[in-house]
Amino acid sequence: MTSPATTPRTLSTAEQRRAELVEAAVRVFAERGYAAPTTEIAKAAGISQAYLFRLFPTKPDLFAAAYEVASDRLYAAFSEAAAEAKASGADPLDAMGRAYSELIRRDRDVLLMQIHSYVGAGIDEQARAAVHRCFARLYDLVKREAGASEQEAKQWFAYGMLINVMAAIHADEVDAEWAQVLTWEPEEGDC
Amino acid sequence: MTSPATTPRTLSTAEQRRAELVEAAVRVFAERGYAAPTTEIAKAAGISQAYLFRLFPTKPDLFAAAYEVASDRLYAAFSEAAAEAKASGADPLDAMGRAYSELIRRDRDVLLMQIHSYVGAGIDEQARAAVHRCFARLYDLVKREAGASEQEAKQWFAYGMLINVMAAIHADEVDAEWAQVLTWEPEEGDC
DNA sequence: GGTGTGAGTGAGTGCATACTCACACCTGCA
DNA sequence: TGCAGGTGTGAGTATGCACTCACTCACACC
Repeated sequence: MTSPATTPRTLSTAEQRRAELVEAAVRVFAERGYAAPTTEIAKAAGISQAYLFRLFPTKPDLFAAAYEVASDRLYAAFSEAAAEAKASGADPLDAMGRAYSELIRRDRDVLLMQIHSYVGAGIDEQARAAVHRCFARLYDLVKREAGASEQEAKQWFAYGMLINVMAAIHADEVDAEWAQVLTWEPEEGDC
Repeated sequence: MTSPATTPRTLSTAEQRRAELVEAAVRVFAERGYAAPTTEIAKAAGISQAYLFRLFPTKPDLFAAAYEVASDRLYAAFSEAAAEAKASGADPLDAMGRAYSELIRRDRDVLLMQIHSYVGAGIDEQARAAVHRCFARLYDLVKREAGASEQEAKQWFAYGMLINVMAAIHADEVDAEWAQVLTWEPEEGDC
């Protein structure tokens, strides 16, 4: 039931397809975790499973690539927030905190990839290294760019982890005091 | 190669075996996540895989039971800490914070089960409900028993999530500033 | 229009693993 | 002593999924 005359396939470059595939992988992994089958990821990317394995020889390779782009997006969001705050004379740490809350709306997948990678980090050596690199980079940003003290940095990460977890467990859909309090974002200048 | 004369099997009650099995399941799930095969859990419990499935008809059932006892242990630890603090006139919230840090040493599995359940909660309806119940109960404890304000409760959970995550990614084994700062526990009366 | 190269796939294979079934053995009780 | 009922298992089955292979098709260049 294929109609080759009406839908002549147009080829992409492997690089472009690879990028699309990783983008799809971020979405699917974010939603279903590492357990997401490669068939589903391939479908989401609009390619065959066979070609998925041509582009990434193993599933861990694909997951690593997905985590890398998710981490980059995370870093970029905080980096931009800090830069803008500095330019406008605002507090960079505050801005980065607000960027965190905003991510949950704009790019939830990026946060979910974090949580899923944390469990991967407990099991797989390479995943652990990747997660550690991500933390190292963010910590550096928080201290150097935002000029946070150690205590401030720790608190920033703590609230960040809370946001990650609340996103993962869909706390926003729960109508209860705990869910409201733990997902609440402070108006201005917290702590 | 069995020696039935020297090792006559002694039967347990199903209830007792069930409890041992769940205990083993907590250990194995904590270490390897939901992906841990049932064969391995059965081996850890010293029973056959077939009997595992007699005691818990499906793997999700077993995981749910494991999460339930882990949650109970978690709750008990905080509850005791609060009670002791109140008895000795100390600050209950402080005591519960210290109990959190102590769990990472004494009963790490209980924290790891939490993280693994968070990803399960994103995928499975029943796991989500169980996690929500756990949060609700703890939140209640923090507010009512420790008398925390909403802001204090939020901060308590935030630092708790940080501890969970740092435990999951083995941050304690990393020799770097970020790891040291984010796993550091304050001496007395923080924030 | 022929040909070389890279994009892309249908149809598998093999293995891990959740779950089953027929059966063995122990123990209390009549 | 026999038997009923509960504990426990060896040896499967079935399914899902990571990964492979032989192959087709599009396009660029001559």
